[in-house]
Amino acid sequence: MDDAQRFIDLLRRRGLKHTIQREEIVKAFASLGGHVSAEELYDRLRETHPGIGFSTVYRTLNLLAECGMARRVSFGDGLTRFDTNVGDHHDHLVCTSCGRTVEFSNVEVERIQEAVAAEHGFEIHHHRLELYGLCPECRQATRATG
Amino acid sequence: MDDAQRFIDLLRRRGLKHTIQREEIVKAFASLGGHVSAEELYDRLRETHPGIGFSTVYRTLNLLAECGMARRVSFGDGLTRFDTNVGDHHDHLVCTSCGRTVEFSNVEVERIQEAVAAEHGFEIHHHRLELYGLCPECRQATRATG
DNA sequence: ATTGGTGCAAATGGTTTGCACATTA
DNA sequence: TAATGTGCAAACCATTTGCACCAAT
Repeated sequence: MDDAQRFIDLLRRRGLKHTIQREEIVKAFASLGGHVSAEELYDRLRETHPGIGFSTVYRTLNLLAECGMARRVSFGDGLTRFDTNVGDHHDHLVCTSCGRTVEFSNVEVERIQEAVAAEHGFEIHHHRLELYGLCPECRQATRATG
Repeated sequence: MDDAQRFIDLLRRRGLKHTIQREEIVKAFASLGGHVSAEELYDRLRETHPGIGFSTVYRTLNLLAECGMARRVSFGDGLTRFDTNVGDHHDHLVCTSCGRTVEFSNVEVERIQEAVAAEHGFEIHHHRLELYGLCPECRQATRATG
């Protein structure tokens, strides 16, 4: 079952209506992949579905996040990004020089999570791990110039 | 050497001026501890130094972050918070129900960091790990009502 | 027919900036 | 005195919301 279908089912279960806009937004969102900001998604949609408004994009993105089909992430620029990839959880490497982000996953994080949870009596549902530094290219550039 | 003194030195090294406002802001920031938003800091300062403007608070906070004396953090509410504690690095447990945050540190994170860095050719400077879930109190409340 | 969704434009709210005045070096 | 910082108000910009109209159940 693809994302669009999964979304339609989800709407039905929640008693929400299935609309063309919602479907197109979800399709575009899935097709973009990675960490999508509302504006990026809106721009993409404008090419093929110029009628769809900014607010609907925002509303649908928030809906997706609420339903667990998208994850809010923020990398310190003042933008909220939405991460397509929910099922297969991953974390991020962020280059502080060029802004590039790379996904990775590491099972050890889950172990830490459990240990810390036990220690503090929390019940953990998800986590966010971001590693900040220089990507290979920017390391090289730094070495060359300075 | 305390934070205020460290800050004064830092200003001098950068060729920036030492002002009463900057000093008071840094002192208040250090005394508040934890994860301080610009507004919280401004409110605190208003009690003792009503003349200091909001923009100066923001500018000083940004300055601190640039200099590495504070760390920007964001927990998903639309607020930028600044973390006093830079030297002794710690991560956060965030309760998704009541919003409470608890600090913790776990040395294993550094290990993961190194492993991932090596794998992707990155040079990591810092990280951010947030674990989201329910704090002990909210777990109990959830168990009781539903 | 009723309920809920959409698009637009206006509102919001956190953060930044322009500018005249005040302060530091 | 030259250079920089401050406070205020206005600007910004991402995001949300009110409302009249439209579409799905």
